[in-house]
Amino acid sequence: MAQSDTVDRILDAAEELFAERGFSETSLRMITSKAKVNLAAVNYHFGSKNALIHAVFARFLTPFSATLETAFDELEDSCKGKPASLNQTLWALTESAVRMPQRTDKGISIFMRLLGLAYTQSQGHLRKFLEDEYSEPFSRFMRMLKEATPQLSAVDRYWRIQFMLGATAFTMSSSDALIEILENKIGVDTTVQEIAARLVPFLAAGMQARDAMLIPPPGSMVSIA
Amino acid sequence: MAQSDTVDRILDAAEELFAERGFSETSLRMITSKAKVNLAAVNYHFGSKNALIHAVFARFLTPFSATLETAFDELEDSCKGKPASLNQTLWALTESAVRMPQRTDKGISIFMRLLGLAYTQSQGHLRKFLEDEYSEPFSRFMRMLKEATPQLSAVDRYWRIQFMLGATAFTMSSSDALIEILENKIGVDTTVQEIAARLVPFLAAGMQARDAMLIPPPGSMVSIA
DNA sequence: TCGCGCTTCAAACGTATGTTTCAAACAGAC
DNA sequence: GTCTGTTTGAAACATACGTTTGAAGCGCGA
Repeated sequence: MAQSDTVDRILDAAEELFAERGFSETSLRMITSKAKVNLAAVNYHFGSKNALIHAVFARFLTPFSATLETAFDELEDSCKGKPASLNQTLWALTESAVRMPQRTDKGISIFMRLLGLAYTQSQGHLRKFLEDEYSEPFSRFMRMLKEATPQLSAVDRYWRIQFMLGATAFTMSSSDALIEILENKIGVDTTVQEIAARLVPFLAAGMQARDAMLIPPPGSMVSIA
Repeated sequence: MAQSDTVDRILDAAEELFAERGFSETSLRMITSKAKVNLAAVNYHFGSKNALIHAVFARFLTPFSATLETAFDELEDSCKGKPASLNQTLWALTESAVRMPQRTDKGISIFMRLLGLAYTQSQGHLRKFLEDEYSEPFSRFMRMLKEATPQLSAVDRYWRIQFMLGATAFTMSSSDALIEILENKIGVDTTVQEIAARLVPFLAAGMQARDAMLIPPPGSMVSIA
């Protein structure tokens, strides 16, 4: 058997465990026993636990950023000079995420949850790794968002982008649980695609909200809009 | 010296370290050495590390939920039977958070970051503790949101609430890092209060977006609804 | 068949963690 | 001052972690 078998089994197990428990809370022994692989295999093939974390991210982030690049290329081509609209930009992103070739049916939610963890868990090495390797498509997305929302100040745009990221990462990372809760509550089944279809208008509306910054006089909870 | 001194010093140190590093990544030895207290004091006064985590949350969540209850009471009184508006409800929440008596200037951001961590880090015991102790104001908030958005279907409202929670938890849990990034990028300093002031209009606009599932995806993604 | 990389394996290493122990120090009542 | 219950202190405990070791196993060209 080629090494790829062991390597992939480790990556699969690590991906799933990281997504459901976080990085520090997942030990190499959990990973190797789930992958049915010897403990030392991780350090043999990857070098360290941190390097394994990087490999897990690289495995899905590399194809995703390629998909994203072509989606952005196509979008900009079809716009012929004019900047793409906010809706178009958001759809290009979500479509790339949703249409990514998935290894399992849980693929998209694992994907999202890992991204959320990368942002949330203050793992310095991870942040640095992601910045070094994948800053380009991210910057490009930011540039397109900027062109799509010229009415916003840089500061407003910055924060609203964070809000969008949060709503997306949080919801998608818990999509399985949230879908199940809704099923038990109202009896409606939902797909990840449908969540995305509901998310995009929410984000677009938030992004284009008026009156970004009207701190209300203290003590009075006067409506803003 | 009364015990309260040691207890409070432990709580102060734990709160700060938890907020900036997470729970698993913060050891009791870090806490006790920052608090200038003997290692065994934690287990003596609190019983265990998990119990200490609960105590940290209880110390700020108990006054907060009381503040929140009265804010909601006042809001409902001032509305005399009519349901409160979405903006009013959201502002009542954020104002309660922002106006909480703070122990330090970093109080509010620590508060927010801990809440974000509670949501994000899947610490089973913490989730259970929070559900057991503080579910009531949360349910009440949900009820008010429902009355403030009668135009939404139950399913739309459900997802949009998740989007709101995500944007809030995610942004607030990383508020320090995000503020610092913006500072380095544009040279603008920001307070947590300002973030909240920007967040509320974003959330309200997203919550009230029209045509939840209508926008035709460009690039010929098959329509969903 | 031998020899040589590459890979697996069981075992151990050193370190860090949460927790426990038990004697010493302390504070307040009598 | 002495006794009593509470709090602190230094040290040890058992366990879990990431990592390293060195021998055994394997596949394959010579």
